[in-house]
Amino acid sequence: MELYRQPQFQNEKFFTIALSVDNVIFGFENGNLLVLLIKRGEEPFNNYWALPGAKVKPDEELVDAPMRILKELTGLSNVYLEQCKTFGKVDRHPEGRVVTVAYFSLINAKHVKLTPSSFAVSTAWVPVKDIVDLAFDHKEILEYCHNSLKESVKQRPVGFELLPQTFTLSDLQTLYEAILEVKLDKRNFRKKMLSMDILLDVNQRQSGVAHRPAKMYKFDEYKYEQLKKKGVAFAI
Amino acid sequence: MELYRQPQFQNEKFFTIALSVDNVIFGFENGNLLVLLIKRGEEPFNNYWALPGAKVKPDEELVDAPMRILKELTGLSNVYLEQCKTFGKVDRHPEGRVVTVAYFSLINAKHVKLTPSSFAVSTAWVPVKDIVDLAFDHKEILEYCHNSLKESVKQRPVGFELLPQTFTLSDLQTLYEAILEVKLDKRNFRKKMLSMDILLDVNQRQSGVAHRPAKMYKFDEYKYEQLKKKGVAFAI
DNA sequence: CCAAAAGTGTTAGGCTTACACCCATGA
DNA sequence: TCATGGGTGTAAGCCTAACACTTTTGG
Repeated sequence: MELYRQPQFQNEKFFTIALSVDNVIFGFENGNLLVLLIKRGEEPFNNYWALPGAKVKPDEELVDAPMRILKELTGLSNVYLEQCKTFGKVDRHPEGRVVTVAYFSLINAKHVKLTPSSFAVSTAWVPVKDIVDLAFDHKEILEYCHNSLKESVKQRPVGFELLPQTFTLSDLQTLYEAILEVKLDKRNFRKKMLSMDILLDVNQRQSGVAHRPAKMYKFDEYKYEQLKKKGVAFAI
Repeated sequence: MELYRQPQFQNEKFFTIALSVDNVIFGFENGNLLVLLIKRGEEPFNNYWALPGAKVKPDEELVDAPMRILKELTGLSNVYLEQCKTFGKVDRHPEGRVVTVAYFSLINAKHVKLTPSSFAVSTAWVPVKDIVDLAFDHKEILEYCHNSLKESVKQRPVGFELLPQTFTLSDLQTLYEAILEVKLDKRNFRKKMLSMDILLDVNQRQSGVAHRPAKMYKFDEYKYEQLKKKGVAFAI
């Protein structure tokens, strides 16, 4: 590679690109797929909403950068994180060449305390379907990550990351409907989910609801791993 | 973002990462899925085979970098190119922090002239299944791209990019078997392919074969686009 | 007793899979 | 005439999709 042919040339010519990460942090509440946005307090894009992002430090593992953002904004670590795509248009950032690696995270939004951070003037959970404009090319990044989430959620049991430990089948269906932006048939959805044998009946029921209380389930990680070893796939 | 908070800090601290691309160039010949490798002539990894790669120039569109590699090695432009994943481990490159964006390309290897280039001491088409070791983390990158290709080829009609303009159904089946590393049933494969209505019978037959000559088809791009608009999916 | 959501089965049709023999050609 | 791969149809069963009413609870 050119690197080794012209070592004196390298730093001057090539080491002038900045690398950042943007993290699309998805949540779910009241039937809405949410994304965690920050409000910018400076130019460019002053007062615009944006995805939380950060520069990658020279000695920082790439994957640690989105985790750092997450930790700072929500206090959480150990969450589902997936690399999505790298966006590198020359003019995507008005102040220079900044290539950004987009990640998305899935967290249970309900009990997350948003902490003040160096990233943002303010932060908010916003329904994905209500977002019309964002700073930079962040709308494009969000849409790409949402599509990527749709694929993931159909092929791997990752949707559970957005729900509390225990949940009802209706919760799960509403989640899938919000992510996939389709209506699903209740009976068929339940049949399929239960037939995959990855839900554990925790012998509890909803309380405080003005209707027949639903059974609570949790995702059986262990069972899923066993099935995966046997080559049994998860699919919606 | 921090960028605008501490502008004097930026260049010193963050603009010290190099960005490269590596291009997994797939080809297909004699029933083998091939990848175009270059042989390194310098340390580190002297005499190792590696994926062709290059640094991204400061004013170069990210997607243009793998196209530049392709052009230089094969003379081709306008080929199928897909971004796969970004690899950014701190220690992945022995000479500093180099984050690399992996792409893969699909080309018809048969009639490509490999041209001498600044990238390589020598170049070769190597069957993917025979590759045991590569420079840097290129084996991991190759495997990731191969998996990504498997997904793509099952959901979009991109396999055709690896074949000549016209091909037989057996060519197509052998291609799918090589990529997916499975045996497929001849009758079922043909039924499915023909039923998708994206193959155009070009009214030719093979010649010079010591058996009943096969019909030649070509991929009907226009028909596929029409079907896609109607929401009809391609799937293997 | 009313409102609200939970929970439940069946059927038709489409798709997938498994499977074996004759055909056309060049040598 | 032989070797080689091309080309073809059917049946079983599995999966999907469509569809409506009863149950249980809180208010």
